[in-house]
Amino acid sequence: MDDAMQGQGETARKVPTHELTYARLRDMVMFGVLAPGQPVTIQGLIRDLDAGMTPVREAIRRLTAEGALSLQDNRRVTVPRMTKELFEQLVHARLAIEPKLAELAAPKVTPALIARLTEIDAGIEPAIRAGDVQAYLRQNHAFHFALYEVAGATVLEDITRSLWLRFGPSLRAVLGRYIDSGLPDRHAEALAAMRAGDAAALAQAIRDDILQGVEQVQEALAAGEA
Amino acid sequence: MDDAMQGQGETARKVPTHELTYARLRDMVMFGVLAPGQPVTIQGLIRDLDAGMTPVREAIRRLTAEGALSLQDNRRVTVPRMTKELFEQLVHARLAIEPKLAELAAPKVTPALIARLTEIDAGIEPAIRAGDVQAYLRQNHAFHFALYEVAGATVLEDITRSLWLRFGPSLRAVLGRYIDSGLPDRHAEALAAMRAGDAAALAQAIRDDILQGVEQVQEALAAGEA
DNA sequence: GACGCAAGAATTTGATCAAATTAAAAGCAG
DNA sequence: CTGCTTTTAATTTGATCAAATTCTTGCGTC
Repeated sequence: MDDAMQGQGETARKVPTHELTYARLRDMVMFGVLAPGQPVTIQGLIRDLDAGMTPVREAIRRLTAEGALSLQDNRRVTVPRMTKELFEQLVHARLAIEPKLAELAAPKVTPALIARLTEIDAGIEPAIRAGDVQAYLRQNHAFHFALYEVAGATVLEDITRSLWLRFGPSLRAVLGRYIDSGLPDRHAEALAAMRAGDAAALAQAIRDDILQGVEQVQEALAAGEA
Repeated sequence: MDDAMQGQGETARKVPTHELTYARLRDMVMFGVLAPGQPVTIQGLIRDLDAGMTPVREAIRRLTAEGALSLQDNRRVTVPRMTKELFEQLVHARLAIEPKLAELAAPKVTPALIARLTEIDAGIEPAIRAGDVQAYLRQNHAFHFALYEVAGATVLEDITRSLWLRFGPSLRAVLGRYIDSGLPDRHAEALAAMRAGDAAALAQAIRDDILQGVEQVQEALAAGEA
């Protein structure tokens, strides 16, 4: 009874280092900290993440397996560059899977979940106004996956996670950019659909949200690079 | 001019050990060599695959990232057990993706590909008659992915690979079992659709092939375990 | 004499291994 | 059955080796 949360005393030796290292590197990719084409060196990560060689190595292997990083023929690792074809494939896959996840989640939505999602969504608008795109991306991510989680479809959820990961580097293009907050809030529509218990409407709201986000990224990419 | 293909002399140092190790371990999972629930120890693989610790470690991490292996809370690795829910999810995902891949591949099918697929398919029947289920599984895998490859949809292809991987351990149940060769050959139907250039028919053939395979696995599972 | 190219040295980075540390599991005594 | 000891395996670090890239130097040419 009293030993809950033990081991927190010193250095929090609960989760292994390689898990932590993976989580940190994953977030760097997911939220656009790393630029497309940027070389990712083992030695560099050892310094930056303050970890040993093995944990770093394993984190890189996991991320490459998920498509978040790519190995060049000369055994070096880089952040993958986004191509038009890849972008389309990723969007297509997201549109195929996420509305389905929302639909599966719909009947399992509880008032508690709605409350939590509302809370997350409430943090989004201020982040946009403050120009904190980093925070915006994180909140948006939290919103979507908190919903998908209750669908109980681990397979689709994992796939979706991988897709978001592969979008990450492109989000960097949005980072320094103005975000249009005048657009209709799809999260609000999603929440309304949840309160109404309307699965189809929820799926549609997610679809629209994806399309809206995609559009913003495309604009940013068009403005940023050739 | 003379140094092309160098380094092949001794031990063929072209592909790194961790790639080889990964490929071997992946195939063990993919083709049902490892049983569901079976513990996978690093030390064991070091012995069995005759590799160092680092390559083994990385292979395991990659496979876990792909869902082919799972980490328990007590930092041990096992082959995931198949549950009814997981099985349904995997089938659902395969049915959603693979016919689509076939459809995308259809317009890019060349006579050369048809010839190659025909050759692969020709090896299947003898394998079944000889009771070599291992060979059957490999040929079946080769057939599907040779087709999917030409679709040029890397994202969907990667996802499919992961799905097949997660089915692997269940295939073990089929390994010692009689395979009904009296069933209609869906590969033949697929080939016919390719020759006719009928994308819809090809997609349908793949769908049927999946369902047929699923049925065989389900029967084997029902017979084998509770 | 300046420029460009090429050969080779030095540095950076990745791959692999072996040893030490730490945590979990199994065996054993009470 | 509980608590302690032994043992096994995973984690992590550091060292060593190999490959690749970069930098430098020297030669030849214009």
